[in-house]
Amino acid sequence: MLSALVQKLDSLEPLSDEAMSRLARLPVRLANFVPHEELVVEARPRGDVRVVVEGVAARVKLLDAGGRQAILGLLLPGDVDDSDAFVETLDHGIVAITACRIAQLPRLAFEQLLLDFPDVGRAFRRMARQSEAIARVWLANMGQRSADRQGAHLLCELRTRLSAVGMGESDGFTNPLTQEHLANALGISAVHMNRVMQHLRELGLIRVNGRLLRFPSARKIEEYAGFDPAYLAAEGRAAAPNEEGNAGAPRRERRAAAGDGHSIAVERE
Amino acid sequence: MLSALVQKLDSLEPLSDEAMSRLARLPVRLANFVPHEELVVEARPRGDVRVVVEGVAARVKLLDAGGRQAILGLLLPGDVDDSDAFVETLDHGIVAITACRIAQLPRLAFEQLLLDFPDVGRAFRRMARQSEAIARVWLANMGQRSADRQGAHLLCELRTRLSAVGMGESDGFTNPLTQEHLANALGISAVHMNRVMQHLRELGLIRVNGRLLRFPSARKIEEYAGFDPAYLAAEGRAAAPNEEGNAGAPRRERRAAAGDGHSIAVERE
DNA sequence: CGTCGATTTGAAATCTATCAACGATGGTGG
DNA sequence: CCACCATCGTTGATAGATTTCAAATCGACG
Repeated sequence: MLSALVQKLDSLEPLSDEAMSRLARLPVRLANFVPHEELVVEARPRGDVRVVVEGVAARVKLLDAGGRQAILGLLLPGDVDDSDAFVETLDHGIVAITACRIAQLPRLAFEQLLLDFPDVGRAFRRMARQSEAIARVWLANMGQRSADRQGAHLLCELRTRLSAVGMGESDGFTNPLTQEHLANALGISAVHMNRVMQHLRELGLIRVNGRLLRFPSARKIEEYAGFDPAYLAAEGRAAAPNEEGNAGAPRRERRAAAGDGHSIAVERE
Repeated sequence: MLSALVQKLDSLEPLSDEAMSRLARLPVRLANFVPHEELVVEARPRGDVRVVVEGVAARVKLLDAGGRQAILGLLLPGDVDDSDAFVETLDHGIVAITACRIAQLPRLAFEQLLLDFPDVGRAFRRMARQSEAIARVWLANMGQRSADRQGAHLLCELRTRLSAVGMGESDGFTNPLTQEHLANALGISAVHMNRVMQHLRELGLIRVNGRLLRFPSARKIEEYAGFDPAYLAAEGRAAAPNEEGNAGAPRRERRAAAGDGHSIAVERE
């Protein structure tokens, strides 16, 4: 039931067997939603904790007038609607993209779990951080890069996150989002999104067959998109304090020419 | 020293007098930074908690090639660099926009404080949420609206946040950001940002005099920008409007237009 | 077969970036 | 006091990216 969540938490912060089994045995209420249906309409100070079990949902914000809604983030299986923290502004909600199955955890049971298992609490905190990190990466990508690269980046993220929850084939995935969804996520028009996809196809970076999307070369499209999966990785300890004896850090770093640009006064005590 | 932080936390979650005095008496190390200087170069898993005491800083992400850097968020007095949560990707750091004074809290003392005063912990959690909410609002604004409205929105946010920490006059504020900073925050070019400002002036929505920026009608520009201050409000408590009555700091503006933002106004504890 | 949603296409209107200047201002050092 | 420099704001011209509108195509499905 919550296996995607358990798997994700465990990858962020290794959990004890007991914690995992307790998590798996939490009493949950299940609910199904159809595409377009709203999971969360408004701030709910003490609502249950909601976990996506199956399907894809999105955080959305209604735009000025008509029906258009900006997509601020994606919720895949195992993702949480931000547990204790959900304080959205009036027009920030969550809607189902595909058909979704949602588990609702009673808040009290959830908080008791956190008290009993500090490692679970840590794992949830890491997950929240990751969600914020994703938001900032979106922010960084949205304004500065060309629409083509933004699109490629979003597809890379989608592939990585989907395959992390077992929804990816070896070299591709079944794309749950329509071009209009993708456009709303990038803040461009659906027509232009279509042209972006065409361009990526022409470049040989993606191949589309119905809903199936394949990356002939993961390396190539990631390079084109400037995609660095680090922000999605479970890097609880990745950036160890200081790599003293850190033999063979598998960190792939590329900030070769960090040097020019703005000169910076260094030296801080 | 930490008065801006204390005031902000208290507005998010009312604190006991004891908690506040304990907070104010935390041992801190102070450090000064000049514009462009990096406050946080890279993730530091166990670094101190850093609080902006004075000045303005920004979360930035270096862009592909040259010196340009996208601004992902602003840190004003009272804001925290999100301490333990800082999991950024390689090129995400914090730099000083204006001259800054930063307080660094020893992590151990900080965590002990959280243990002793659960309400302080709640307040910090609310603050983190607010920071994430701001990031999502930026996300929503960046792609969908026209540059003019984005710009107006950013100015509205700036005014609201600055006046929340006592850095705003009644109908305006001293803008710490250059047009290039604003452009980097919105993801547009500096030249275009300049034209945005001109347009807003022509519309009568803002009036500029050196670094001083005034809103002839707060209502009008907020309507134009689609700005809803709810996401900045201290929504822990029931819509309690901002009580002024700042018995403390009498604020008088000196150095009329001299503000180049590069000199810090010191003293005044 | 007809419908609906999703994708695709074309053309014109807008917006935005880029390049290359110029002007204003304040600070610095002679 | 003045020449000089650096930063910031401003302007014009042009190329490029993106939106909008309108319509055609395609596939799944009752």
